[in-house]
Amino acid sequence: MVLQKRLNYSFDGYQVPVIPRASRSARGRSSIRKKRDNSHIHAFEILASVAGNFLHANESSNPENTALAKEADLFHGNDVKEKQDDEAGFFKGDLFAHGTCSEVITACVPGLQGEHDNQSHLEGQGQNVLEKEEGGLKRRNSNEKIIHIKGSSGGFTEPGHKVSKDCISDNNVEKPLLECRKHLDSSPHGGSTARKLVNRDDDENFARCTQSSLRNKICSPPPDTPKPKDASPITSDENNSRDNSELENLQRMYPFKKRKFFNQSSSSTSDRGSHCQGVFDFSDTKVNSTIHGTAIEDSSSIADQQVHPGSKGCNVKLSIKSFKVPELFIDIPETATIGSLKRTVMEAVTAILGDELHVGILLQGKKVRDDNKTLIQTGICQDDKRHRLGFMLEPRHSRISPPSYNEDPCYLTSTPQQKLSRQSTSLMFQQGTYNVSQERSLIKIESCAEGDINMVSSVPDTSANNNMSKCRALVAVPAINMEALAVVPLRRKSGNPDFGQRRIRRPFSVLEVEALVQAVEKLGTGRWRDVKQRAFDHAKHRTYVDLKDKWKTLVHTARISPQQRRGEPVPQELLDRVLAAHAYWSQQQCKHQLKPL
DNA sequence: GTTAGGG
DNA sequence: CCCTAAC
Repeated sequence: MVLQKRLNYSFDGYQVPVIPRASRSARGRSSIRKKRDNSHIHAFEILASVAGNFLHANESSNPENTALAKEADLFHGNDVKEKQDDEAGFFKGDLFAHGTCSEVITACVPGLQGEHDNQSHLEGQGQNVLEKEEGGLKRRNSNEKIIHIKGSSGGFTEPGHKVSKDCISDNNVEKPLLECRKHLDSSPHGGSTARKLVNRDDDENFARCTQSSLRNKICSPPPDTPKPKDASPITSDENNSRDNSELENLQRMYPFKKRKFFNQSSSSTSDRGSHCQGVFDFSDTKVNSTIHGTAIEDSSSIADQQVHPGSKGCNVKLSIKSFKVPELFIDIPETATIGSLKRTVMEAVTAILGDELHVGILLQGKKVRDDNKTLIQTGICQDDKRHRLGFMLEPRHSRISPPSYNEDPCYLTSTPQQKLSRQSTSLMFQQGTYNVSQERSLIKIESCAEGDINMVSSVPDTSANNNMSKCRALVAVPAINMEALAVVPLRRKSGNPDFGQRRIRRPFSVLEVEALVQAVEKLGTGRWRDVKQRAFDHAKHRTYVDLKDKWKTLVHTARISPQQRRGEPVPQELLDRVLAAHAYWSQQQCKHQLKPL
């Protein structure tokens, strides 16, 4: 097939991770603090990073989750086939085989808002691929109210909930919090409706990574590797310094994303760009049972709300775990690398976000436009309302109509729904009202479109196991959408050389190596076309040039010390044969060259 | 179209 | 894996 097959990734939502300040496992993270406003908001921390999260697993980590359990079983059953036959799946699921993938569980559970209670929240297992963070609330005042806002999903701590307080102890902010959430947050059905991202496999029926395998890999529990650093208590100062260092780490880790993001969000976004977690302290906010009784029926009446006279200086703490970006459609050649996919998604996101961002507040689905209203006035402090509280990240300039997506094939396709989203703007996540379950998807790759393996699990984090780190996960929600592809074929901008250009990297499996060695032993070096025909005739993705190159690397590998070797280990026995064959045929070649003389 | 070798 | 000179 001459034309490149393209993969359509539909991102129903893009979870922009919010990195809690208290989080310690973060590998990279920046923190921006803007506090002491002396107004309603006394403290606002933005600690999250937009650092990409491209995989989304929306299963609950709850082992009791039936669906998940099944998946796990399937996974362990090894549904990744590897045939000795040239074509059979050589793909071994490497793409997701890296440890960190197992962490890729979103912290957001579909429509859990207010439904939490005794259900275990997948958040406990959630983890961003790139970041090891868990939602963490930073403790401020003992009387603070804590509202946990997780992008589009539930899991938020009820204000005043005793667990919340417990969780926010000084020295152990994260873990306790996590544990608390496990009880408070819920949503067993989080991932049941996951969609799949499928890569059409036409010609090569080559590598295959079933959904279940992926999912299971994604969901497999991370190794238990304690992270020393996380064990220490965190003091305020510590956090500060840590934030700084983490910021650096973050920048190092996600240079591209960060750069990209910030470039497009000027001025004040320098910091906030990818940081979305906010902890709001509303010292002026009065919340008490009385106020709660004063239900605000309609957001339109919010403006009329008055601060309850009897209220005391309670603070409302909001922890925004993530923001959701409207559905995105990505069209990408299946041969594109993972890195390309990342960049594409990033571009899509940044394209939507446009330039500067500002935060929009939604209450019960309606935008709260009056910035002068107090929380108490808007009813945000009320439990019932809080469940309806949502945040949006939107372009500063109301609607910079994005380049016509239809006209710009390099971009994203948009569905009517998406167009609406864009109009209302970009990142948005609504607490409680948003049902993530339907948005979550898993990636399914029928035919391997694998590329840069490292990317997926890019940051093997030792903290992965940290309980805290499990607290948060962010994830993009890829869902394939072939229709979109058909309707609006997207093409990569010429500027990106990756697209449709370089073939995906497909490491040779041991079996392939063995086949190659055997063929070369018999045919010798220099007859790559024959080798190809003999041992890889059906492996269309292996050209004789590939075989020649592989042989070259094999010889090199065989000559270096085992410690220097990378990738899937090749049995020494095979390497020995490589050297032997190489020596033999080199000698033969010399003889042939000498004979004429 | 293959081979060989550098990138 | 890519690129390309050389055959």
